[in-house]
Amino acid sequence: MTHLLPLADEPAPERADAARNREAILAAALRLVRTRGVGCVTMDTVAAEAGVGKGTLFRRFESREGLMAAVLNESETAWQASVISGPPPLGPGAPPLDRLLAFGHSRLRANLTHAELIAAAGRPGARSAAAVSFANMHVRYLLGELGVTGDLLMLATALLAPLEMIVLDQQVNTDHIAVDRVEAGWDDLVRRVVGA
Amino acid sequence: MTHLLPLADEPAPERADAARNREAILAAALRLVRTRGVGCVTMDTVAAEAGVGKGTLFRRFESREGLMAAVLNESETAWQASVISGPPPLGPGAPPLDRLLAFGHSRLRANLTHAELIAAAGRPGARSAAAVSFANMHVRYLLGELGVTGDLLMLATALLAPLEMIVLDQQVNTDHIAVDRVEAGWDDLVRRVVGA
DNA sequence: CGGCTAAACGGACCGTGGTCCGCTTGTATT
DNA sequence: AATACAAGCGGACCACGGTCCGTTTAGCCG
Repeated sequence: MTHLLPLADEPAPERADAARNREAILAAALRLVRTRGVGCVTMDTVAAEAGVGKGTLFRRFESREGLMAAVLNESETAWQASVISGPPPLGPGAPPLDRLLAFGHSRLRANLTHAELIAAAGRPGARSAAAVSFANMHVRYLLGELGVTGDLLMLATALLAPLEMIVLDQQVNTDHIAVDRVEAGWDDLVRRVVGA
Repeated sequence: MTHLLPLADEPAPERADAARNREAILAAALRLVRTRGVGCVTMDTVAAEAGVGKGTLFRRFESREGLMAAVLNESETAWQASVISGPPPLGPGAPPLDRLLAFGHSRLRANLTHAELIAAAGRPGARSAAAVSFANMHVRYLLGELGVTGDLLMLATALLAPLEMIVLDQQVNTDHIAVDRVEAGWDDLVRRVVGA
């Protein structure tokens, strides 16, 4: 018997050295992204900086996108925490509409700030799955509090879509629309949707 | 004097052989995308199929994304034509709200159909600039016809955002939401925005 | 028609993401 | 402590996107 308490099917015990390497890689990646910018961070560089082989990087993080998603996750987690338990109006305590607007503004700025990293994290990652569903759930909750009726999942998606990096990037960097205007536009959208 | 009529600053006359090659490349790419799927089309393959050197591909189309954008543009143009001058309700002749709804449905299906190609065409391309601004302009026009007031540019963007491939892909392929439900959700959004 | 020049051509070359497999090392067992 | 073996490791290797530069050629002019 290998386990005294094989509660559920544990996904992977992860050996000690593996854990150490994972952390070293993440730390190295974080450091390099900060100092050189996302574009200049190659997998070979990260491997060298972390003092491991390239194969290890790919075993732990699947792909470059996966690694970038992990790096992005660092700040994403902090952001989620401030939504769940930070000070109002973003955190709990403020009226739902205020919270919703604050949520949008915060998300908008965050996406713009991490534009490069988000682009590098790309499609497939756990990023999308986790981040998107968290945001969607939160918006759905706030819409419920506001007494909005209908297909809340779809409505939440509709409110979040204009905050996607790809859309913001187009508006701000290609069409040169001021961030304040984008923000105001989103507020307007929210008010129309909740029927204020 | 090289030109008898140097009207405006002509961008580039483009030599005859260059034009021929451009066409050969595009045709080859189109053929390969159709037969093997986007993922299996490498630049070397296209070059070989078109009977030109790889350098030529990159001179004409800038990058793989550029080439894919050009391929995508083939169907995009036909779609734009049917919006501008096709039969109602997508084309002119139907009431604005019907046209707007038809527009959304059509765009939604089109984006889902060409998901792979759109992903391969990526960010930088002329695709984004052209396609996005055409769609935005059209929606803005319809919103105007409907008597909607406010920042129409922002509202149009808000309506188009949930139709972006990245959002649809998440909903349909990751969350397994039925296309009909997504469509219904969008209709609901439109009605809330126009204040029906 | 022959010569001239700018444009176009094409394939050798490079960097990077991603894979593979033989070697090393942690951990459990006795 | 010695043994056994799965898990982890790492760097050689490969494919593909993208660049560069010496060579070729279309279009024009005398």
